[in-house]
Amino acid sequence: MRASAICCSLDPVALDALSRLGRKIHVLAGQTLVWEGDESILVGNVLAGMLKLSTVTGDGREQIVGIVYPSDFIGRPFGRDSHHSVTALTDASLCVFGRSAFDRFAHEHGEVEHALLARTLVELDRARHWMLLLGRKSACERVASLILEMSARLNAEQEIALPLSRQQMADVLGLTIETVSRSLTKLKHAGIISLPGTRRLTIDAPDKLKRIADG
Amino acid sequence: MRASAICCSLDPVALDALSRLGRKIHVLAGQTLVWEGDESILVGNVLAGMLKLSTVTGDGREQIVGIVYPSDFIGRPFGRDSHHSVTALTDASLCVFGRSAFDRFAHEHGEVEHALLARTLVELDRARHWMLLLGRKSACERVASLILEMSARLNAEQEIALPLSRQQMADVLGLTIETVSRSLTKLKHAGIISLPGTRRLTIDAPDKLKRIADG
DNA sequence: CGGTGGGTTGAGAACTATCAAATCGAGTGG
DNA sequence: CCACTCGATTTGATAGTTCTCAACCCACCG
Repeated sequence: MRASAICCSLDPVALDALSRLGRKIHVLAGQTLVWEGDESILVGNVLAGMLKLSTVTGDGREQIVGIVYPSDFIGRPFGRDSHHSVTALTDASLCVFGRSAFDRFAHEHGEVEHALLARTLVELDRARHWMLLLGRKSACERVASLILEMSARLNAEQEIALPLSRQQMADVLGLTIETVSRSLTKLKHAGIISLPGTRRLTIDAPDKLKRIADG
Repeated sequence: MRASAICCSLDPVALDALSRLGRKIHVLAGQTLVWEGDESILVGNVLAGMLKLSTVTGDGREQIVGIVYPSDFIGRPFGRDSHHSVTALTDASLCVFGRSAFDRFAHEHGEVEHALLARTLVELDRARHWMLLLGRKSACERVASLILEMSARLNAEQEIALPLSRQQMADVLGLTIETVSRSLTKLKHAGIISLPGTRRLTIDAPDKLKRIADG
């Protein structure tokens, strides 16, 4: 927790106070921490594992609106309710705070608000960039973009251990599972990637992949 | 400017200092203030008029990733470069600051950072909500959602003076101009809206429109 | 009165979704 | 160790939406 970005700028006394507010929790893959529309009670940051942020339409179509990696922040400070669900994709551990206590603490410690603002601005840039993908890119371009994004955020070598199932990839990309699968095999047949296993992937031609991803 | 949310919590001395940093500018419809990828030099808030935030793919497909209304904040504090262009949709006037000067000021005035954080969190929620639309909704559902959103943000009565051309609506919704037009006429024939003119629209059956928009 | 730019409408092509079947893979129990 | 099973993934065939290209309409303007 000491290494996480939200508290890294605090002096020892404040850090101690903050750590008294928080507690460490573990969740299993598939568990949902926060439900869309619920009151926002928890905030915190991820120590290990990955989670998804998702929303659904009235008739149940799901869209993943964000993927949360270790050291990322989750939850909605300064707001009544959460606009999306938070669900563990893998087993995960987090350091969480009660929202109102965290809000008060942040309000008294400008460094925390500053760090949170910096992160939120980065997340907003990322979300808007993803809107380009969802609004304007073809299936193949979307899959290529996702592969590159995961590769970057997991700082993977050539081979990536995919953290997402095909269904989850589809939910991030706004596609169906079949279309994701077909796009992957198309990239495979083009010699750009290999799929040594259903959850393993290697990038064989990074430059070609980038060209496809960028449209 | 005194009414804009970024500075509304400042004491008179700080407010005076901030107003010395800023200047008021006017832009004409169509003018671009910031280009995607350029260094982020300006920040500020909108006094009157509307602007769009947009990005393009490598081959020129455009996606509008945000619409900026009066009193909204534009620009990217605390970051090297802007990830999207900022272009006026209508004639507009803004109160702008040099980014580095604003960054310094904000860093010294927690209230400003707090206000900025609150706004950024709201924008992030909005962007993620729009991702659901782009990833999972049909053309008609998207158009219905946009009509309701504009109606809400312009606090319009029954009749809305559309601030967007068909092309701009298409760029917000991730559709083509023809599909937007067809969806509008479909809603018109269903008796849900009327189109008294090309830039005027009335909502005749708000409940039905909501049901369609929510999927 | 003809041009111009935005908007609408139509026909066909392209892409993605849907439905169905085949295949693969990991875990299970014999 | 091997057949078996269940869920996940891939593949195939077909249908549906949206895009593309083209024509047309209309209001506005010189």
